[in-house]
Amino acid sequence: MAATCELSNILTNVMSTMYQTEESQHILCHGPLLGVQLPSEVLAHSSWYTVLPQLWTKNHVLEWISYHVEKTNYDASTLNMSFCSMDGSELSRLSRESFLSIFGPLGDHLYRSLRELSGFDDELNSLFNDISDILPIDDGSQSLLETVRFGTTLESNLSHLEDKESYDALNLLVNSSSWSDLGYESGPTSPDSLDSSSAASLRFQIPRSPDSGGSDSDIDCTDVKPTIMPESFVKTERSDCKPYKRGRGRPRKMSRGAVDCLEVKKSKHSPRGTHLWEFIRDILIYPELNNGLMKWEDRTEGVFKFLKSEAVAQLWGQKKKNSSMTYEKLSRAMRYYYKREILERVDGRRLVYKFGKNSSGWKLGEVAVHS
DNA sequence: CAAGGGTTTCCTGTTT
DNA sequence: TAAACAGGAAACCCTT
Repeated sequence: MAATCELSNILTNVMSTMYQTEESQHILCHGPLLGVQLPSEVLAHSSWYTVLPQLWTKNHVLEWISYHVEKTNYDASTLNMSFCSMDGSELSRLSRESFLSIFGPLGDHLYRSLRELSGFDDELNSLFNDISDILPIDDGSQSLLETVRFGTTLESNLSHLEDKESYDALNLLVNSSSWSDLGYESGPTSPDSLDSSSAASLRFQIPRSPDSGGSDSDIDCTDVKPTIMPESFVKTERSDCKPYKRGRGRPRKMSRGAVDCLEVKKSKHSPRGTHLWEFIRDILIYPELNNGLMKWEDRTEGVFKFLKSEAVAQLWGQKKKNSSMTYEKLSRAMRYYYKREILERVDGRRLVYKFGKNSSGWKLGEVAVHS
């Protein structure tokens, strides 16, 4: 298969770079700061990985959590939302028990990852400090480093690999010591650091549309808004950050300009099959896991209600790598579904929608239609 | 490269 | 008065 071969080539290139010397691994870890050209597949989560956890902003925390949620295919709807107001300093002070309380089954994994990141290597810390002296690590400079996501690109392909050699190469890559240095310790598809309940939620996601099941993170962050968070969750739309590229959708008003300049530009492309209505459906299908975001009003009729509308919007935004998603915008997209009969109008009831005849996968006893 | 799908963003007006 | 709803318009990014 062409795609498999291509992936295999990428992996070969990445690995040949990674396994040269111990020193080169360190350079890879902090490559962007040293001006080393990294494979795009490796660069992606650079915003937080270039900064010690104690120095993380709230956005770094969100990105880090988002990474791990995505990496483990964890059902983010089960997460406690209190992490969204924490910065790295606060996060670093949490006990393991607090992690378990906030993040549930993912807590232990995150706790260990954070510890490793915090003191992952004296040599690396020393290197980091040296680099920091030369290149102040602020969100503006980090935006330079934010180009593509890593890990998920590789990992998401793992399940599609039929070529054992590529599969093994990928396993080796994702489990390599360089990843471990950064806290990426578990294999790409085995949630071995998660307990059985999280494994259960992984299984829950399997039968539905391949791309729609995995929520990234559960955020009820009314404080996660560009106006008060001009940090790394902002787009790069100015030439001093990277070549000009407009954001998706209608251009924002100029008032956001200063914020936009700092914003990390990420692809908002959603993988094929990840549609909003499927995302909503998947939140609803397992109400015991959705942390009160939404509920069924009438399951047999497909009537449902948003309980935490902004949180759902933030979650959707996370999935689409769009930190400025709001319920207002999400609801506009929902209204477009009326015409396509994916949703039906429910008059007079706020935050209530109903699945239409062109939706699927939500009815009891129904086998989800894979897209 | 063009067209179309599925949003995303903004906006104005209306309803609850 | 705020929040939600409605829907037009324009723009974006992706797939075909």
